[in-house]
Amino acid sequence: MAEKKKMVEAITSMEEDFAQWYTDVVKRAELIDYSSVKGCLIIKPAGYALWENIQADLDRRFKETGVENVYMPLFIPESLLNKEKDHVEGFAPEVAWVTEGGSEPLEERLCVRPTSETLFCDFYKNNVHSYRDLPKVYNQWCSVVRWEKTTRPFLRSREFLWQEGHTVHETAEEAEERTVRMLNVYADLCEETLAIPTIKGKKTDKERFAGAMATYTIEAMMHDGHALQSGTSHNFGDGFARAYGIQFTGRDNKLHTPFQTSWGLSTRIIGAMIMVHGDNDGLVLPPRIAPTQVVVIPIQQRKEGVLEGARALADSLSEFRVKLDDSDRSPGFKFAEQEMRGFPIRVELGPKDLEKGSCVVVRRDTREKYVVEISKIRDFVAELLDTIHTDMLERARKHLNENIYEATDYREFKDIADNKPGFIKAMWCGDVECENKIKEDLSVTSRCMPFDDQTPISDKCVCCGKAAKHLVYWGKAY
RNA sequence: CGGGGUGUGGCUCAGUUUGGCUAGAGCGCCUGGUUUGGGACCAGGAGGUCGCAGGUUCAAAUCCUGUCACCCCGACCA
Repeated sequence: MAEKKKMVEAITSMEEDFAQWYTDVVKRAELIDYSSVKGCLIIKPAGYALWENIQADLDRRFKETGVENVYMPLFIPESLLNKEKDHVEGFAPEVAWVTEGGSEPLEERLCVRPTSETLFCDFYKNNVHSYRDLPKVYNQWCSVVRWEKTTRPFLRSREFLWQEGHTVHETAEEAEERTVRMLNVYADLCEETLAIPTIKGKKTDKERFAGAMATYTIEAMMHDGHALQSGTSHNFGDGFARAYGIQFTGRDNKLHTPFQTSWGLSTRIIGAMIMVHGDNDGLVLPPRIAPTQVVVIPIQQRKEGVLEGARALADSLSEFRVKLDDSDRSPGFKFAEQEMRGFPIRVELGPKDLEKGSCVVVRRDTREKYVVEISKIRDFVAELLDTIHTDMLERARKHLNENIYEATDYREFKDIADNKPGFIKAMWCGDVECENKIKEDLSVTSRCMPFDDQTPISDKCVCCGKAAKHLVYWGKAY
């Protein structure tokens, strides 16, 4: 028990200080290091492997919907950035500028891309002439820079990795369809691969992307009840196309302006994974994304046959991402290590097991132990990985559902906001004044107007009492 | 950008109030040996211009001035 205590001390418990717990986990699991530039992180192998797996999964999903990958430049000339008014105003406060090349001042300063709408628009202007050129469904994997004042590993850094998709379509309907489709791709990734349930919905005008006509979002709930916007998809209508002069000749032989979308998901999702699934012993990785799914730990590995047995066991699991820990550490150390790093399954094999022809399997999420015949280990692990995924998703969904509260008047709303972590379901009149008041009073923001659930719970705005227009999920956000 | 905090071997920190001898501890690391079913043990060893720049002093991790960085909490954002 003394050892257990020591382990727990290494990571601040989430009940004590959730923010510190998060930082401890990120550091102890060796996902990142801080660098010499504030808000710019060194993503270490354990962290980058997570991103690579997310990337591979999402890229496959993209390509199934006809997405093609491209790469745009890092720099945006100021004049180009300035063409869409709302967009510039939205991003200007957090843009980093390059003003010199070598020792010469630049004729026009260059912005380090905070997002690439402007570059894609400029490109499309020159490459879209006919309805036959449409649609264009492009995506790029890159990093972007936003000069944030407050930074946190994965959740908010000044440079972060993401993908940004940018499409152009002949009709508004097609653009809308694409916007919704990509939001669904994100939601599917979250559920099927990351075991994170989300709420899909539309952002209010206040929370909408700068320059967009409509912004759709998936909102996830962290363990502390805070919301994390985990992916967004925007319908631009023809706003950007008009601002950037993109036109094409249509089937009717007349000039038309096309319709556009953009959608993005970033390394922030790694933060979501940590805060949804993690516990006081460290990471708990969803099996489908875990860089190592199974760790085989030999016990008394110097005893005859143990190491060989462990090696054979690992080999029989080679269709999974399996690792044999034959380092010269004590078993206890290896157990703690596996738990901190969140590997879903560990398999222990010692002399006693060898005698019986079995091994001990322990799952990370629940710590349940199973004694399994060595000959049946492959099927057992395959099934257990699926079970762990399903259970993790269900636990997260239960947490989400149990922390959504309804409020029909302001007193009730305030009481929940002050005392209960989670989302608040309440009616809203559609006026930004009410959003502002709620934010100022209670530091709660509108997360989204959910697609799946617009059944009114009252006919009055929870804030001003006027006629309600939308059902909104509110919450404290990261 | 406001409020708070911290900078001393890889990590966590002591030492700073009241300047003083060769700057310490635990963990980690390296070597050798013994160990191994929940963070093993013994012996030996390496590693620090005390964030940086000035200043005061016979003497600075310690006092003064400036500066930089990071962390936490807010306002702003994926």
